[in-house]
Amino acid sequence: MVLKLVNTMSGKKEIFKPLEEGRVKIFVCGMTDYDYMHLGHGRTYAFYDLLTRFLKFLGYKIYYIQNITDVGHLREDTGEDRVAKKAAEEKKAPMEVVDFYMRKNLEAADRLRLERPNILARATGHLIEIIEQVDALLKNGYAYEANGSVYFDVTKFRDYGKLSKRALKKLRKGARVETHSDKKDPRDFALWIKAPKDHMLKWSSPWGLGYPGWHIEDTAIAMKYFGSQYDIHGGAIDLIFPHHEAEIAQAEGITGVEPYVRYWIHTGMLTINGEPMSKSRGNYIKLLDALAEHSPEALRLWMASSDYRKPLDYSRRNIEDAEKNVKKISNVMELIDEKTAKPPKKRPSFVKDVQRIEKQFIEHMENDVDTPHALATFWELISLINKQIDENEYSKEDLETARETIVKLGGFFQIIPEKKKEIDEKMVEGLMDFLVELRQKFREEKDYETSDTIRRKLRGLGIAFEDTAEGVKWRIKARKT
RNA sequence: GCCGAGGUGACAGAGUCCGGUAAUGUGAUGGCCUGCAGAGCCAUUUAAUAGGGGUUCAAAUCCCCUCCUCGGCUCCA
Repeated sequence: MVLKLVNTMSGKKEIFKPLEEGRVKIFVCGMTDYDYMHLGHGRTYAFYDLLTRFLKFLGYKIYYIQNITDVGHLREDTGEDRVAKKAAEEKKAPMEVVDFYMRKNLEAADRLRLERPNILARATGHLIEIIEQVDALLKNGYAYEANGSVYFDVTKFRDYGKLSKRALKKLRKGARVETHSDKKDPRDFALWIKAPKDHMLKWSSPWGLGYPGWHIEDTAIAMKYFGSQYDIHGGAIDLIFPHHEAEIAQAEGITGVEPYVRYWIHTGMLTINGEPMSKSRGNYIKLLDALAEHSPEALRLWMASSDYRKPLDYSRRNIEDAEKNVKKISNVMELIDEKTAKPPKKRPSFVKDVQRIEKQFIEHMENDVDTPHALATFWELISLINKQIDENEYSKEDLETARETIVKLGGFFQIIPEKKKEIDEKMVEGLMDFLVELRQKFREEKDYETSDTIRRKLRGLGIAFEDTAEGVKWRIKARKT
């Protein structure tokens, strides 16, 4: 079994082989927790969840890190730190803002059935490592200090642009507002930023009080835990430039080890009804809101239904389709359970077909995580099971294998609905009202045999009827344990 | 302007690298099963490859041109 992945660096499908036999080090750009996680984030993280689950299936031990940006992510329009700005708006301490959104976003991620990374590393917990890296870049001649800030000099790093396939001279200069005019060249990026006087997010450094730039935290965190090289770095396609380009410049500028990352993987963007998602268009969908409306299984199925590198379009109808398909899975699972309880005495007849489908599924997954084709074979499996049961051609062993396979394959996408107790108090009330009504009907018709059977059966279940002057009452008797 | 990804049935979405019968799901129609319903099974969905030109026995696929959409070009997952 060989996994192939499209590496953004080469633009080609490459055979995946980790540095260390049997172990995969993967880093995925995490959230800047100054606002709610949205569906686009969900799409990206759902893909890496799928990838890590599949790598585990292939026998690898996974070392998965995500960073949490809690400082240094600047707004392009004003040059303000996002966290600091939000804190000022909400009249809260910056860390209070980060903690609030971090918890909300973890809740959303958990509900989308995303496995948590091995480490969720906050930038502010790695200031020492960040300062060390900035220092190393200064010593190696890739950076310069200007007025209390430190910038990376992109002209010094020969390979700058190798990931995004961008020749340095073609980069457009100074098109945006330049808030940090200390830069030698507008294309240089900040490693360390001098803090304004009343800024709360600041730390002392060899260059005075300041805070780290956005790109440096990823290399500081990744290299602390992974060393100078690791296997996979993931994120969405919009991070290729400048974020990931900057990371390469920093890491390779510090260690000289190439390549810093062996496989760069990027997921496509999310659109809403064909339009890009943005706050200004008012089509910004929070993940928690989407989860309130759709089941996590349907969202995960919808996300897996198209190629991970292509744009994915949200529309209610697409997710409703997914919802129907999730229902289809639970239907067949119920059918299997029902038939397994009283199986016919037959020899196994379709275990081999199930195994063949599983093999095809895995082959599709190994081909750059081809989820659309993997899903197509998954539906073939569901169809096969239904057909075999329909034709009464199955054994207990067939059903058991079928069930295991559904759970295993569906587990990659997390699309198997949990068998939840859907019975709530309201439903019980409704059922009891209905039974009372039914029993009254039999009594009115003087069919006391049937009405008494109802009462007797319910008493056996621990529910007592009382015929009172005000009508029929029911209550639950003390349970015998 | 520069760099990149795309345009496939009623809808979503594969196939394009490596040319030869256009996956899969939803929807629709008919049938089977059935007291009714649900679930499922079978069949059909007839001219679906943005447009034009070229190469070829053969093009969604390769080449050229045009149109359109989306992303990036120091905010982004």
